[in-house]
Amino acid sequence: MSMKRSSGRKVVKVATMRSRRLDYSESTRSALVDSAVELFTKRGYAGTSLDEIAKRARVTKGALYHHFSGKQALFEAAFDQVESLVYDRLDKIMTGEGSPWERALGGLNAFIRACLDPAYQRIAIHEAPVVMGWERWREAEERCSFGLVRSGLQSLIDAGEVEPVPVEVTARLLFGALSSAATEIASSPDPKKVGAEIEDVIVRMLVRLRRTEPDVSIG
Amino acid sequence: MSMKRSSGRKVVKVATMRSRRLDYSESTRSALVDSAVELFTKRGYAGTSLDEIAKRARVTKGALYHHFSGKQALFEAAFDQVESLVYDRLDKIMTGEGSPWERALGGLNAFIRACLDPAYQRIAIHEAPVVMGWERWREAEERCSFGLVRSGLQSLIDAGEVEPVPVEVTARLLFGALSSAATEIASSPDPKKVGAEIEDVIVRMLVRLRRTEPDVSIG
DNA sequence: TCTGCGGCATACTCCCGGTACGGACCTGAC
DNA sequence: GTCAGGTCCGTACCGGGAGTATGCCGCAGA
Repeated sequence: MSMKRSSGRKVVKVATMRSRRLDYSESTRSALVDSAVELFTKRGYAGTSLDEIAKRARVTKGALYHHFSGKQALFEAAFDQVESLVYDRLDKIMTGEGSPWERALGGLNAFIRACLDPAYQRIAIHEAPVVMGWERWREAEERCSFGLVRSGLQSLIDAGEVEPVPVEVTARLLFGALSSAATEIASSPDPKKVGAEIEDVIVRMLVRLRRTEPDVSIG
Repeated sequence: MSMKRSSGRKVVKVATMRSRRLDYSESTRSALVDSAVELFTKRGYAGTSLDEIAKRARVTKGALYHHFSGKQALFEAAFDQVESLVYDRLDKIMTGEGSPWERALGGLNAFIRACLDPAYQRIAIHEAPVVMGWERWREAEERCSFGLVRSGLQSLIDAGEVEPVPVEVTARLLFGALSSAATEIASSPDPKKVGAEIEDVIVRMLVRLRRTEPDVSIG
């Protein structure tokens, strides 16, 4: 932690003072990431040059290469950015209050809405597997959104809410279906309607997997 | 149509004879497409240079640009190639003999196996939406594999086999789930096992959607 | 105040997609 | 047969963009 007072007051140093330089550095770094997220979302990975990204962050390629080892590394930083935003929202719901069933439905709804974000859709869903390679993408997703889908399904099974299906493949099917459908939603002329339709179909699927009495609350 | 007999026989010319030059031209064109399919599958779109593709087809970039307007056009030709192979196989099954239910199950199985082909997986499923743009990819898929999934589902509903779910979105969900899962299968240490698991889960899902008595015959 | 180094800019190199152009060869007309 | 025109393809070049080399500038620690 750092402290500093202006106008004649003495500069107070507490423990190891956080340098001003470090603030600047982090600021430019995050500016680069923000710029990357925006441009990658708009024009895609291949359609975006590093000069553009740097220019938008009001620095040069030199700065960029100081913070990131290359274009891929910058993309992964952008990926982490959009992914963590979605993760935080989902995690709050999935580990929050309510029955496993309610939390699952809430998470489902939140995930579909997350997929409507152009940045998440293009960067995390569409381009990441191609740019980062599928293996690496899968690893990352395992710790993020896909991990939540999977653990959500698992806890539904553990709670005896749904039949004991093979978790790994079913979660993969669900995740694939959702992220694919999300694109459908986003590029539809009436996203709200299509989104509701999709959520409805998924929920009905889940209900059919239920063991206990249906206590469905959609939306 | 052209005819030609060897060993002393007279050369017979029927209507407008197909020129030898045209054969050569088509041959180099298809050689370029084959080369593209192979290299795009191995190293991806971005990782493959036109010089490599041309070299592998034993021509130069000049020839390549004579047949295709650019890298994207060549990719789309490669896409059509792998897509049509899968389409033919699926179409034969989906419009063949048997009940709608049997044909659907057969098509499902065939599609999963098609997704195991590295070329189809990487070119048609993963890279095409990124390279061609999602809109264009969707258009193409509409006329190909996705179209079959969709019409298969439709005929199941028409035949009263499954509940009248919203066809468009359900087909999209199914297609997304399958193509996503296919990658899981292919990169699994035991593809056969995971493939069977996935098919099992999907079939069970379909069975739950059934109205009539279950007469299930899996794979 | 001086030195060191982190943070960044500048100026290049190289690779690759795309273009311009020329040449070889076939084809049809006369 | 020969000449014009067109198809098919090779060669040489251009421009843009990723990545590199290098040096400066100012803050930090002594």
